[in-house]
Amino acid sequence: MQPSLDVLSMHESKPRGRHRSVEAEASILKAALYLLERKSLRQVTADAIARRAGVSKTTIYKWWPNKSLVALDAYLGGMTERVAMPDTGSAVMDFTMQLKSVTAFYKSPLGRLFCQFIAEGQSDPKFLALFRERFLYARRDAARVMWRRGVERGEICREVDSEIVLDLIYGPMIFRLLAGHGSLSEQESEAMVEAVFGGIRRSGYRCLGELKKRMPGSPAARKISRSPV
Amino acid sequence: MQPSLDVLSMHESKPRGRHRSVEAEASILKAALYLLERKSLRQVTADAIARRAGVSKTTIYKWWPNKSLVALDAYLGGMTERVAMPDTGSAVMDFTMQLKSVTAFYKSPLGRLFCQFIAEGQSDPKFLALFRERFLYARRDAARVMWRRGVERGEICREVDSEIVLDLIYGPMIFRLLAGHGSLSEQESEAMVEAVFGGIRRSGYRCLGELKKRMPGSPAARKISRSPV
Amino acid sequence: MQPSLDVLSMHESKPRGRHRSVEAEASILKAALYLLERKSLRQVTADAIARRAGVSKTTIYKWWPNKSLVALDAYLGGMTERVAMPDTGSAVMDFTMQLKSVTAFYKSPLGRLFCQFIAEGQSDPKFLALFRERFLYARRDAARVMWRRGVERGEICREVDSEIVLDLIYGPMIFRLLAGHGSLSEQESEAMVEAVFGGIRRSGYRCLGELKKRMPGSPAARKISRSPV
Amino acid sequence: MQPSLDVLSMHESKPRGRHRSVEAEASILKAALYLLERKSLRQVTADAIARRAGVSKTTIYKWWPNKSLVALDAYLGGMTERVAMPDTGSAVMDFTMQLKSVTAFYKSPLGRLFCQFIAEGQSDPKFLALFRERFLYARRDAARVMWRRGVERGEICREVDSEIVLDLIYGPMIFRLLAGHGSLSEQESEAMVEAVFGGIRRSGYRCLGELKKRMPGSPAARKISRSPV
DNA sequence: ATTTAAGCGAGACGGTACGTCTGGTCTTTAT
DNA sequence: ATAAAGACCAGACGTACCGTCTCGCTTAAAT
Repeated sequence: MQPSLDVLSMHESKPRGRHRSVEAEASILKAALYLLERKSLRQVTADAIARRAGVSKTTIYKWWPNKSLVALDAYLGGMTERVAMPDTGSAVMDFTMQLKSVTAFYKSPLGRLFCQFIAEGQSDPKFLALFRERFLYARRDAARVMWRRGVERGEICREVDSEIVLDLIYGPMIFRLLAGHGSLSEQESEAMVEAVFGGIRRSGYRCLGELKKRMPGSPAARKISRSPV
Repeated sequence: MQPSLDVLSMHESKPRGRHRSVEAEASILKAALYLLERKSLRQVTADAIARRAGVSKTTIYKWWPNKSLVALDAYLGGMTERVAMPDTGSAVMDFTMQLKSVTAFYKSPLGRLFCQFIAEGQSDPKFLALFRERFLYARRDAARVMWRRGVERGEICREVDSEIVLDLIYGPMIFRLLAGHGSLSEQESEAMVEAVFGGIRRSGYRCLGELKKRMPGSPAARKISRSPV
Repeated sequence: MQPSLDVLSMHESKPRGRHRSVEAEASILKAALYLLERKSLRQVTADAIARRAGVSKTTIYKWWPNKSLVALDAYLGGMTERVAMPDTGSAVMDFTMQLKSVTAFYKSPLGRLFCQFIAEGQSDPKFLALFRERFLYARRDAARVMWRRGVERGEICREVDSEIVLDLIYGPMIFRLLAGHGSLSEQESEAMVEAVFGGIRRSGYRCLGELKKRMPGSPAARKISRSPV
Repeated sequence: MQPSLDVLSMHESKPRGRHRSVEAEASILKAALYLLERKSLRQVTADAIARRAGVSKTTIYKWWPNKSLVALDAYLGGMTERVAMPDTGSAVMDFTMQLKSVTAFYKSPLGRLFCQFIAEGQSDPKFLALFRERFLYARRDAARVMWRRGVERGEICREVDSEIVLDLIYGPMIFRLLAGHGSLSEQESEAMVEAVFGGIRRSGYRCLGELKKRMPGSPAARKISRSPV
């Protein structure tokens, strides 16, 4: 992707044989996308992708080790220009917009694939790792930029680890997405970001430090009940 | 479906034929648990459960509609007395202990099933719903008790919806659990709860309300960049 | 294999589970036969057999390790009452009739499978061995009876090994069948048997014994030409 | 392949592009031979030949329509000067030596290809025809020479068709080769030729002619039993 | 004591997808 | 023009697992 590439391509002779068919690849990814937007990853078969792509299964398996990775590539490729990375001048604003945008995306046919990948990853650690590297980390890096701006502007408390901030903001939404409890409306997104920024502690309440001293062996500690959970 | 059913149920006459084997059921659940603690739900086959349980597959499918629900029952049954529902007198304390405890559980062989169920639910909405009802809601109800105590004691801001509070506290951990990015140590749990309570906003920073007024059509709003995510 | 078997076989306790479906097996063999009478073994696929039999491929592979053995069973099963084992009182007659009958059979759709098996055996020695045991030897044993009768009646020279006799009679026909040179009419069958019985030596010609003495180092011996074969 | 080629090559400026590589062809045939002497035709893949020959698959398919014909050419080319066409002055002697020689060849790694071709031919009639023309007929023509000498010398009964004679001599051996029943030692070869020449009829036994008259509708004819073969 | 309605073990079955393999063709660049 | 490289298509292969079905045996309540 670099301009220095043309220097290389001067004597960078193309490989000898027939070239990997760009159309085939595009066709496969497109077909995969089409199917994956309608059915779950598990329900989409390699044969169906091949059939729809007008391509032989061999070609698919030549370039991807399995269905999941085709889906990942399709997802990654299909995702251009869809999620905003706002820079409004306000961290709360940024994260609110971002969360709304991301949530909307994850609720879309394409975005729902995110959950499919998480699901697939639960029985395929290697895939999960790849998913993190190829998607999640890129996303988080982008979001971390917003966080850094907030920190630098003095909006966000720098004591809190950025990883925690990110998970605090996106975790709840993703949890709802995956478990299906709780709504994912724009209001919820706003309320979540607001809560993350403002905290849930009632203002004026005494701090934890004092409480901690009272803890060990305190009567209260003994009142721990055991639930079936 | 007989009208005499109510009469029967009076003195609870036992059904006619051979009774459902209690040992079989226990054996199935035990076997399922054993296997599920070692392999993913997908990798554990119904045949393997039957074999290990010394039971026929028919018996399994007689009482459960599919493998996942066997696993769910095994999970639910295997989970007695494992997770604390503390009542220390401090909401932060309670939630911190709870989060640590829950995290430890979810990292355990049995607890890891939680992720398997979420995963399974992604291609089986009915199962997901059942999972929510039979596990998640119970859990959340219990946690909501802690929240209510905090609210009543004046520790937690009552303006924030309890659902959001719960997701704020558990969502990040569950996200890490599922995606495998980020650690799940006790320190992380503490820091997360602390961040949720305290918020991430730097104290003294001006509130969102003021900013909002400046937003619509503001120059900053136009600076939204689009990332590939 | 237990000595008590005869006792058991009295009331012959049936095996526990669902019984192997006789219809399925029959259906598979019938379908295989149908297809194999129309296409070569290689061209008949397991899927096609399954489809035509209205049976799942699994069921086929449950009972037969591969397509070839299904075909063999189909062949063996389809072959009842088709080939004569005559006993006319004359060995020449018997063998002539037999050869005609066998040839006719081998030229029939079903009989052509014989060649398919020989072919398959060339790249699968185990299959070839099985084919010999399950088909060829049975056939030869039957034919050997005819030979023995001929010997006992004084029609056939007992000095010649029965194996050679059988191969002399059937080998040429099978060779023609496989290689496709040479006709396989009834006249040919008659002529072959006649030649085998009568020999091809011109009556009155001096025997080999005398010639042998003249051989070593004889001028003739040096005239061996080398052909590309 | 013609001597007239040198005339052409005088002024006939060579064709425009890259010339057909003689080495490539030789290399392909050599590689094919190497592999075919070790595995069956079916097990030797076109890719393997190409790889071993250091040649592309295209080149193979450019010059040969399919794998089998490569094998046939490899076979034909690898077979120089291997099988004797003796002329000892005695037909029995000639055929005995020939049969021994041919049998030894067919048992050799190269010779075993013969069976492979016959096998291949069972599902590819065109190939079988080609095989007959390019190999079998040449062989038989050569053998027929021996037969003719025998006839002319008065050793072989001229009433018996030469085709039958040849099949009588070679058929049994080829049958044994293909089916794998029966040994192929030199003694067997001797015995077979001896039997073919001498016939298997016990000397002094009454001829078939008399019997034939007794046949039609005779009691014996009704004694034909039907065996499963 | 006999009937009868289940439960149960064994295991065959249909269905569906998997990922692999091979034969033979096609496309591109190099000679 | 021919070669080498190697991508491509078609379609069979044999395997795996799911959830269902069919038996025959066993158990226990009802008669």
